[in-house]
Amino acid sequence: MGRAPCCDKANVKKGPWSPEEDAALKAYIEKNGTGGNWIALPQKIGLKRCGKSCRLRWLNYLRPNIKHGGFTEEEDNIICSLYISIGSRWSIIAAQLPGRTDNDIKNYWNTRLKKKLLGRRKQSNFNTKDTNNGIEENSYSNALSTSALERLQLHMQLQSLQNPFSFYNNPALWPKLHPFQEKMIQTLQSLSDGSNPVMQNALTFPHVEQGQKDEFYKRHHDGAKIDNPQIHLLENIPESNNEAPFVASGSNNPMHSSLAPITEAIEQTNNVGYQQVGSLQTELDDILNYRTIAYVPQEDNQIAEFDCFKEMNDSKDSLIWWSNDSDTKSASSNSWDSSTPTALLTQGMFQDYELRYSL
DNA sequence: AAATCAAGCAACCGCCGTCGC
DNA sequence: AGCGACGGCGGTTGCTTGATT
Repeated sequence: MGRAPCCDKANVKKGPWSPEEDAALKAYIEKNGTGGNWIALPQKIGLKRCGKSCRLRWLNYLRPNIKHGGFTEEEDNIICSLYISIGSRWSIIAAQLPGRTDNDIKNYWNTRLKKKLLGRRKQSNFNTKDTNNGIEENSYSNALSTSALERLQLHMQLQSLQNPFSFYNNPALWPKLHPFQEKMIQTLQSLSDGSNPVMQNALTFPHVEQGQKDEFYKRHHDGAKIDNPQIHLLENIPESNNEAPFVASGSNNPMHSSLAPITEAIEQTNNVGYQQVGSLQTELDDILNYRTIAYVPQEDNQIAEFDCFKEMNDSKDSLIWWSNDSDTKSASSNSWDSSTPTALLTQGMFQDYELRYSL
């Protein structure tokens, strides 16, 4: 049983608004206000538009002090940071950026920022094989939509920014780590007894329905439930602080990018909030400036470093985060690459993400 | 010059929460 | 408490425009 439509669709105009319609709507609202009833508004004005459409037009384009385009670097940082913290809660993000609308920010994120953050990759190289361990992953790749993999990549990357090991609760799936990294992770695991808010944060999936979350934790944590502290984290940001509410934790140490969030987690388990977001801010600054360093396992088990984003400015788009496949043939494509991370493509992982994304 | 492709963006759709009756 | 109306929101669609072949 569906609900009644908000208006008579047959007698409602759709599509772009004409200047006359804009003028009529604007004039009426400026003179009379919305009257608290958007559904009745178009009738009063004499517009053949759905009330929701009027509301959207007013909120996104006609109301005063709306800004379009020309996002500043500071706005980029805020959007990215908040996206990592709370996900696609565009209205909340928009509330932090005066003059910006949720729709504008959403479009900006989807068309530009996301690519800036994660890089643009080829689309065609979808059915790659795992060249490291010989496991063929085609079946899994085929079973997933490109969109789902993009979201998977994005979420994994963002999760890794927030806490580099947050999305793999099974260390056996991880790529070989630098001994120091392994030691740090062991230390953190020992702290992860459910009382540590940082570790809770690391295991949080902000977009998942509670039922899915429960299922996930049932499988991985013996049913232990964890609230979503990321919301609390955001709430800890004082309203008066209109400047970036972050504490920078910059470092010239090449280990910084992958380990700073971990070390900070250890140091600041009793002070979650700014500092953790601050490390994110530093990561974002690096990424937005194409400086992020990452570590990948090599065949000789030595640690190699590469500059994830160094070629983005060349519009070569040859970013390769986690795949050893340096297929430069496709470097000029503007599409997202759906090739899968070597060490991460396991059935278990996709099962986990299937829970989250209704693949 | 025409066709094709990709990016950007405005607008729509449908779900969900809230509120009033 | 139940129901319907409405507003708000996020995801998605489809049109427009510019770039590339």
